[in-house]
Amino acid sequence: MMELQEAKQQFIDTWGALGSEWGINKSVAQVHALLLSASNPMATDEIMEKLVISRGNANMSIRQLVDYGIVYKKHIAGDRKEYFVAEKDVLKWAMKIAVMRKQKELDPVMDILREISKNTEKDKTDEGKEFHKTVKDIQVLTDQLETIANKLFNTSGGDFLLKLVKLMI
Amino acid sequence: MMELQEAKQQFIDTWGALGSEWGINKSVAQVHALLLSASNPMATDEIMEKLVISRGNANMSIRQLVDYGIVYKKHIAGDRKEYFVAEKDVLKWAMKIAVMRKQKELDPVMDILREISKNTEKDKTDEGKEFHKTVKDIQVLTDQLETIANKLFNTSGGDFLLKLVKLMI
DNA sequence: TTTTATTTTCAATAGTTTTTGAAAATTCAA
DNA sequence: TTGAATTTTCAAAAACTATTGAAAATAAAA
Repeated sequence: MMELQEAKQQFIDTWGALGSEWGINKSVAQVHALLLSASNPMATDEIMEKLVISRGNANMSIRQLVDYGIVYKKHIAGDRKEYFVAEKDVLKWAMKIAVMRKQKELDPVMDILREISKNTEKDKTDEGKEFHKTVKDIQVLTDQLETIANKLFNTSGGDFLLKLVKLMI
Repeated sequence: MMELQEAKQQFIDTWGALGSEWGINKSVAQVHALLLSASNPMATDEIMEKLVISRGNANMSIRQLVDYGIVYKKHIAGDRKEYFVAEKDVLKWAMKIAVMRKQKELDPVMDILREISKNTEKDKTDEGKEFHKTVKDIQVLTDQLETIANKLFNTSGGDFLLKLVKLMI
């Protein structure tokens, strides 16, 4: 059996690397993994120490996770420090991250695609018609994918599995 | 009505920005967008000129897209240059990109999660059991999402819409 | 209030990724 | 073959992103 602390470290490293590849800051992903793998709330100092990162970095990373709504502040009586806990319900935080990234990065692009699609609709040249079709196709596919995502995600945890089963028929 | 060339430029810029946010090199995304919006095959020189990028960059970006299988080489009789065309079937290239990124970036992570999950299974401490559950939950959710993706993607274009409809019930 | 602990900010620094462009390699026609 | 056209490579430079750490701001206790 693997040493537990070793397994946790591997989880943190893997999570950090995955984040980097998908445009999520390595430290942010690592703090998230550290809190996910911790049994107790952690204060900034402990996070700095465990991940060997600066106070500034720790503070910024924690704040981002709290802003995302996937890490919560936890006050501990008789202690002046702020402590943090990760949302442990995987579906809950996966949804929050997905919704947040969609709103921030995908929605503006989809708006522009719709606009381009609309603005090239009347073009009667072959070149114009061809380009319009290309943009329209992308726009239609992303709309479809969005519909799937909404159907799957705008739902409580139990329904998720149910919809999944329906999907597999 | 928007000037066609202006619309194409906006498409290229938007696509480049979206790529950057999701870990796809800006130039690569822009070359893809340029070829998607072009009516004719393009040679490296024209791509360099239109996007104002260096020969090295153009060459690398094109090669990457060809490797992904979403841009094809096209030989033009009596011309020594290589020309390139983008796959215009949106579903086809969206699937190829998704499958490629999944294999390259998600699969190794899922393998490690499975390994960590297995290696912490026997841990009888509360801390160990809790961590095991966290990892296991992530692993189960990603497996479920993979199943959805396979069901939707390992299928021809017509079926995609059909499955989508089923999903919406 | 003053003191002390804690958090936040942000300019400077370090690190990473992308891009350039010229040289090397390759391809093909003469 | 030779030589011109074309593609590929890759070290160096530029651009971009992340991280540090000390100073400023804030919050709580004395």
